[in-house]
Amino acid sequence: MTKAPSNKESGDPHRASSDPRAVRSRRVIIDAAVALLAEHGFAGTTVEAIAARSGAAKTTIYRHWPDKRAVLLAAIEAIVPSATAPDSGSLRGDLVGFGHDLVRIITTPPTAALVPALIDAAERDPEIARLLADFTAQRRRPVHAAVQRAVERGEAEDGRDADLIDDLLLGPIFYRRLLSRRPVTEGYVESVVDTFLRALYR
Amino acid sequence: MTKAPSNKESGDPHRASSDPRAVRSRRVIIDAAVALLAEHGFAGTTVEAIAARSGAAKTTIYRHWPDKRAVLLAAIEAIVPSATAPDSGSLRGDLVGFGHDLVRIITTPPTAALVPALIDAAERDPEIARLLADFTAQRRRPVHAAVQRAVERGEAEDGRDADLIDDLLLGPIFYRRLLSRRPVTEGYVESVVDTFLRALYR
DNA sequence: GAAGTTCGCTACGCTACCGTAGCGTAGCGA
DNA sequence: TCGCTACGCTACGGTAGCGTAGCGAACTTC
Repeated sequence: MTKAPSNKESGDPHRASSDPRAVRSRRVIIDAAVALLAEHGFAGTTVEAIAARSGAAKTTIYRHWPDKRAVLLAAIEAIVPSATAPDSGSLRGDLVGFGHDLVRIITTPPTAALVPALIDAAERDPEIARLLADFTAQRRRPVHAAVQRAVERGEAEDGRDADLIDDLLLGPIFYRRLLSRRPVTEGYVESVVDTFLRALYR
Repeated sequence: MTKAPSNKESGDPHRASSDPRAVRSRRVIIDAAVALLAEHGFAGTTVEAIAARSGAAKTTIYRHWPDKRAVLLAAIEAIVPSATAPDSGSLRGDLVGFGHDLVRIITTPPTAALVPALIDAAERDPEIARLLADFTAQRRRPVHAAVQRAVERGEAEDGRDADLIDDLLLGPIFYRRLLSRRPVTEGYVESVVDTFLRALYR
């Protein structure tokens, strides 16, 4: 027994502290982890690199998280971008706005390179798979909401392949970014949206 | 100089030999590398594991390839599945057949888990990015061919968003498999194809 | 059958990385 | 001011993995 914790809260590690130093440490560590995750992927990110980039000592990292995987999971959770839900008044406007938002996320750092890293990691880590599914589910919600508003305005019919809607809209954008690896422009998004509308709501 | 190559061909390593022993070694090594790539991803695959699974000695691996990356690149090149080009007589039949083929590839081992690994690796290795783009380009060709045949039969109009066609068809399938991570059924493929046809060729 | 080639095996040297221990210091809160 | 807490630093043990060296044995080819 080298230490005798006398305080009620922080005797044991891995317990969130509100000490401004601890808050700052956690922030810079997570920021660095996110950047490195994007650069080197899940397996390629090391605790030592996180320490070097964040300026925090490696020991400090282990004071806040039990192991490397926990740090990376925290980094992933921290970065999930909140899906915006534009309400432009028209279905097309909503969907285009939404598509542009998505394009921005998957083409600008750090989230850009993080998506491939997540997809790969999800294949081998159930907890990451869950995070990714949550992230995706969260992103499809505003699409449904936009369609729902359109139905209420009498702009679209109801009940049409609700489950298909997001896939048809988001799929091509991701496909172009990740698989065929060609540029994803704003005009491209509008083409997809227009095709989408032509197929489902005419 | 510890060795004095006297033969004209095989004095230096990394030179393809047609000795049946060498041929067999290369085959079992690549097979093992493919399996491990699918299981553990690019960064998680080790030369030692390849040796263990293939039954070949680690030294043998280094006799055929200069380093680990070269082995993995060879494994990737070896696995690119040839895209089938069904010709069923109708555009819908072709596209559905094609979609089912794709679904089979991305849901059955070893290619299933290889796609995510490739997507991630492509993000950080230009040569892998090139292989992936080639792979994708190869897969879009039969789709174009099917559409072209439909045009010649008078079944469809020409010149409609040729660049968009593959994205709209393949995107949702990949999206569902990789991002939203829900089951990709044959019925799903048919829904996508029908929507696709409704949007573009009606 | 002889020469040449490839193989498996064991044993390395080296580096990178994980996670921990112990120390002294500096910032925080009462 | 004073105790507590979190910090950075250095050092370390242990492991995993890359790539190489040298050997004798087995196979291929001519």
